[in-house]
Amino acid sequence: MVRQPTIRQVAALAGVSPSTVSRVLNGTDGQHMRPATRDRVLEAIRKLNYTPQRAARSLRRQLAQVLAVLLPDISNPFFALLARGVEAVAFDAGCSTLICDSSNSVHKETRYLSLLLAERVQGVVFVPVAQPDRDAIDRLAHCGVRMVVADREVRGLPTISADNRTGSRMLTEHLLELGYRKIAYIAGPADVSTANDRLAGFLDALKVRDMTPVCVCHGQFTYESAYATAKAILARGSPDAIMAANDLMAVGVMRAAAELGLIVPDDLGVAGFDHVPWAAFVRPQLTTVEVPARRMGTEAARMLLEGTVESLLLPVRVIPGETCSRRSMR
Amino acid sequence: MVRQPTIRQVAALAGVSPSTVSRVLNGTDGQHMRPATRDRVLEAIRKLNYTPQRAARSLRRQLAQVLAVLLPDISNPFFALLARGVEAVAFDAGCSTLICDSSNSVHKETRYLSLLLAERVQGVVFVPVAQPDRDAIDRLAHCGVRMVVADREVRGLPTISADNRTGSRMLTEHLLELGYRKIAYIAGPADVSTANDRLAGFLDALKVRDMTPVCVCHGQFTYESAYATAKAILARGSPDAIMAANDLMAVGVMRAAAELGLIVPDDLGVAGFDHVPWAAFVRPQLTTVEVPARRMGTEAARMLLEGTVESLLLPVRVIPGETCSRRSMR
DNA sequence: CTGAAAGCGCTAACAC
DNA sequence: GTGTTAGCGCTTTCAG
Repeated sequence: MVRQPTIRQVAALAGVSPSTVSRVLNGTDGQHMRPATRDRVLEAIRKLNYTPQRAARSLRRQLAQVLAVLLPDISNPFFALLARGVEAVAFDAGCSTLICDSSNSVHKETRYLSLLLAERVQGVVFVPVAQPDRDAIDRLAHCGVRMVVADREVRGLPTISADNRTGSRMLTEHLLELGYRKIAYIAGPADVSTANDRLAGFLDALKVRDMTPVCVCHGQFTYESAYATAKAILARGSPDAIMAANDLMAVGVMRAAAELGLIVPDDLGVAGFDHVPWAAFVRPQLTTVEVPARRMGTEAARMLLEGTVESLLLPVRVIPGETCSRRSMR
Repeated sequence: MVRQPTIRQVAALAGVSPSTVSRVLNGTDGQHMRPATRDRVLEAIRKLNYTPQRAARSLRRQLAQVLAVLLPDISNPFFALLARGVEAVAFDAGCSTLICDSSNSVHKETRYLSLLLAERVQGVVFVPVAQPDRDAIDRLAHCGVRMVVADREVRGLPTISADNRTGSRMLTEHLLELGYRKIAYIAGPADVSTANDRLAGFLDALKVRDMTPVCVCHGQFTYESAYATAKAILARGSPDAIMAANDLMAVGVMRAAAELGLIVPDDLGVAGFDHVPWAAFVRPQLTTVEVPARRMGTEAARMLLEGTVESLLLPVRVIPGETCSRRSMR
């Protein structure tokens, strides 16, 4: 591996000391540096095509110019958008972005938490698989590694998430306004706060009107899970609408409905949650709630870099299926 | 930031020298180490909960335990799957994964290439936006940073990609077998090798039978682009099928067809390419070609880690729309 | 305003 | 078999 120029070589070429070069690099000249000196340094940097080696800087500072995003599955478009938000802010701040895909495994997640300590990252945007390993979290915190949980809640950690409860309530009100009365709900896993918040919002809206759900089932956040659950629900009774805990599940519901010969939205209203990009291509068009995935990432990253980590609830909005064509609501 | 234990403290606790600890850590004892010594070291490591600091190791070795994946858009599920493949292999090898999202900007891509040099990464899986900056590439190569291009071709660099040409030919033959004869083709950008290979495969299949395409249009790899192009094609003539350069575009074609009152697959056959996960949810189900995105990532990462980088063409297979329900082909 | 020097934590010759 | 030692390239006191 051919050696790149070092700060000493830049210094030598510019006829200054390494410290001076370092000061130019970091803009840390308390007293103003003589412009001529700075120019000579910049010129030398340019000539040698010099870039400071990150490892040396990290070692010296005991902190890497790195942000990490630890999440259950990067191939989930929702998380990918979030990661993209983190990356954009990190890049602008001169930081690299580590992607840590826990593959929905708490064990792998824990191993990644240790790795992130060894990497001395500036901060971690963390979407846990389930309740994460306390020890690993505590060690990170103890060592001063900043962390913010995104999209779900973890006891004792600042969280940046969408206002799922309000969003779900608004969505339910939307269905009620459209005349749906016998609404079934397919929730996500009971140990994920996001799932519970969405369910709670649904129940909130009904309670205000002294209504009760036709049924509430818990499933996974998957297409298959919702498909099977919807089939079961539709076999047993006849709701006039089914709300699913996310878009993927809603599409599963639509398929179940189609296979049972039900016309959406005439025979059955279907609603999702998330407003994932590909949902725009599903016909009939899904009524859903937009969750600002990317913005979660940018806000989280910004906080980590600024050192102003605190919980934050981002607003969401209901996205009705487009009215000029077939949609999933009447 | 509270200090973590260092290799010296481990050595002190175990009553050995730092080098011995290092040898245990790296498994580099040419002569066998006395088991008792190794055990004392392991015990000390466990007691102190010691993890080697990556920056120090990277500085000393002049090489980070890091793999990078540089791609145009991580929120594109295809690239996300690829990234996931890279991450899985990297993780198993004890490496971290840097995610570099060039956001479809050659400029940002170039900046990332410089950054990766400064990071002294072990290797780069590179999906270029377009023809990438030569200087940046050359500098990386000159410094011995391993690189493999994925999914598209760059002159002079080893590429791991799917056999798009053969896949497209097989897909075309599939349409021909189904009886489609007046096939229009909506290609991707003319400066992307993947797009050209798919177009070439299409033309190959026709040529064998002395057929000519109804029309060939170039568009972007986007839904909107294909939607608009399909509208134009269908307004001008009446192909019995439209092949699109990828699934996203195929869905755009389907929408255009639907809005013109055409029934897929009876009035118009539609075919895509990629077999992206969400395509399974589109109705009628898309006929497409499966491209092994994840495997591209794993193979690329494996090569980079092993130092056996060479071009590789992965096989693909035609995925007919499911036959038991509505599909995009007769 | 700039330079000298120490040291971040780890590894790899080279000793013994 | 294991220890000693000299840095990797950078930042940051402290001098002047």
